[in-house]
Amino acid sequence: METITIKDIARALNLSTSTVSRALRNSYEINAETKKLVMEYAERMNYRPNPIALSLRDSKSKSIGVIIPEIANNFFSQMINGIESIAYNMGYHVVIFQSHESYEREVANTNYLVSRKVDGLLVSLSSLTTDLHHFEELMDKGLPIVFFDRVPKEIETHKVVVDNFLGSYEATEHLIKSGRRRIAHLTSPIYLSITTERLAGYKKALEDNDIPFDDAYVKYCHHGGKVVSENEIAMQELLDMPEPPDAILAASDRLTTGCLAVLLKNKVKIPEEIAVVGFTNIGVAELLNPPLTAVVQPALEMGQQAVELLIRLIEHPKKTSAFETRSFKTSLVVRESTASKITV
Amino acid sequence: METITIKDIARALNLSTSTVSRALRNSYEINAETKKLVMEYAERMNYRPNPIALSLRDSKSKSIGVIIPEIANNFFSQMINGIESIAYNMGYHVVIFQSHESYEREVANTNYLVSRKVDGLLVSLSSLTTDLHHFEELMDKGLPIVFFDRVPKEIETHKVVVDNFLGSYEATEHLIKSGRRRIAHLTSPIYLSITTERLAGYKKALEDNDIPFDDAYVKYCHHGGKVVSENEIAMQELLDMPEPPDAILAASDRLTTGCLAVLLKNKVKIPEEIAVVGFTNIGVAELLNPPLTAVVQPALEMGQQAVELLIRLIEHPKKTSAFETRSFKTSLVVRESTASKITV
DNA sequence: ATGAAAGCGCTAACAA
DNA sequence: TTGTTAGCGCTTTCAT
Repeated sequence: METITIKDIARALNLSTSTVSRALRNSYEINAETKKLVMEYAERMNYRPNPIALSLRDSKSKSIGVIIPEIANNFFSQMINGIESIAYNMGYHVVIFQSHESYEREVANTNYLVSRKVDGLLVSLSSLTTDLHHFEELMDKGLPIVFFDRVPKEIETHKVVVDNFLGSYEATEHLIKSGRRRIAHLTSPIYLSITTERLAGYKKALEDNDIPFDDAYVKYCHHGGKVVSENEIAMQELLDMPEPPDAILAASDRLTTGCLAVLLKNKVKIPEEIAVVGFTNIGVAELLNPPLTAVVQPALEMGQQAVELLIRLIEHPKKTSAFETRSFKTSLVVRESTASKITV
Repeated sequence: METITIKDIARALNLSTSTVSRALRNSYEINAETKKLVMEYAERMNYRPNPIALSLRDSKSKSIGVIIPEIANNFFSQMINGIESIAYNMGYHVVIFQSHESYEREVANTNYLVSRKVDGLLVSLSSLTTDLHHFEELMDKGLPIVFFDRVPKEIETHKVVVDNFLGSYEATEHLIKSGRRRIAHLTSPIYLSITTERLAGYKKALEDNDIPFDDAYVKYCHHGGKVVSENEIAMQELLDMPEPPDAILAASDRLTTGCLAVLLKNKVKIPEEIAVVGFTNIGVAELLNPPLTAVVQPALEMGQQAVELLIRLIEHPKKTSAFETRSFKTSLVVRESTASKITV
């Protein structure tokens, strides 16, 4: 079963390649009989058009590039599943690249995907990305990009996010209601959209409940918790404070599990000594010790909507009347890790 | 910053495209001055060769396709990181596709990757794959494929696996030594290599310890635990037995967490009533309730070796003197979920 | 209704 | 040392 080309078909059927090409695309100008002949032969020989040749000609590829910080993260892998499910049905392939929270990798991946002629990009920024030139240039060239989760304020395009402010507000409020006052916030670098929004929600909740905001209780992890030591240092600083926190709001998957690990190692009792709530889509939250209170994001749906927006942008480049930002609500799933102090 | 081609450079410098092409590849037949001229101009204009054009010409792409059951699984995502780290350094790109444990998706992904001219394939079989034609055909055409983890006996090529027999044997033995006698085995479809090997290790350990093997204690999950109900049904059948097991050996990530979830729901005490050990690379094993005894696979290294073998195959197609199967040892990390009956 | 030829970007055999 | 040409697979304009 060698790969067969239009040329082969043309030769076999004593036709020109253009006729074969047209016949295969069911062109009106081709004789019905010829069409049938060609189609049947193509079918029989299991002809498949060469997508590389098509890409070279048309500068597009019916594929979508996805650039995310990392795959080994439930939030992102659920997103991917959402993306794939829709893309697949709309005839697009999905090519995934990890930035590993590195700006350089993000740029390199972006360039590669573009040179491979992806028709559009779905991006969640690395935690170390501050310069957005690489994306801006592409958008200027007309390449559609949709951002999700970690989105840049500075770029105007479709975005898919969650209401981080509210998610954070609710989580913090929940901690306060359960009797905590010294609430720490373990979070990502400040220049990520999700960081500022979550921080704002956290602050507002404190304020609304007359708890003074204390900078010392906020710890930023530059690598978003990817680097273990970062997590540990931040946590240790918190634990070593004269008045250590009695609760922690962790801003991501990594930060949450990292935080739990440090608490375990230090034999800190959860929730008695410190309550923990985290932004995480981890599947086993319920199986943890104790079961973890989590701010969950609708990752699958977010992925689906993000591709939908992207594909719309790809297929109707004109109608870019206005860009929209779709915002989803997080859901706070309360479990024992934040059990009320009073009941405990 | 428009995309610039060799043609543009040639025109600008009043040279032919072939001269430019050769200059850029630093060909010995080009005048040093011309070379310098071309290179500097290319550099200044930020010239990047079009990989699509190269692929079309050469039928290769400096990229490697990876087909795995799913990404949202620590074992596979760690593998991917191993693969990427090496591939990146050797100048290859990695394109990842999920089969979602579906034979059809596996075939579709394979075909797509091949049509996209990947230079080789790294594959871990879906749990529903019994027919291997799609891979055999490709290998006949000369496409290098390396299998890992879930490998086909029938195909001769490089493979990277773990010693599943031993891993399973040790885990089972550990359960026996901790005082268990009715050890159940929750596993994947029988036609997967990993299933038979793990089953064999389990049986041998029973045999060596004079515990009769009982079929009723072995449960196969056709979708490898991806379908939740499957897990639940299997577990429920075990729990409903007149003599329910006092230990469970789960054969994969999914099966392990699924098993734990069912036990939790049924308020079964671990390890008092039922001990649990699972093949899993889950990152939070230690944070579970109780901390989970795990058979861990060196996923990162396996990924690294798998690409190495593949790239060797790609770059030295001749020297395929003999195919090798690299086997790694699993490590049994003992935690409380299998604490000895006696001490408890 | 069909065919010839050009072009997408690049390289290599062949010429000069 | 440099240039010309053909070809990878496909589509499309322009003939016929």
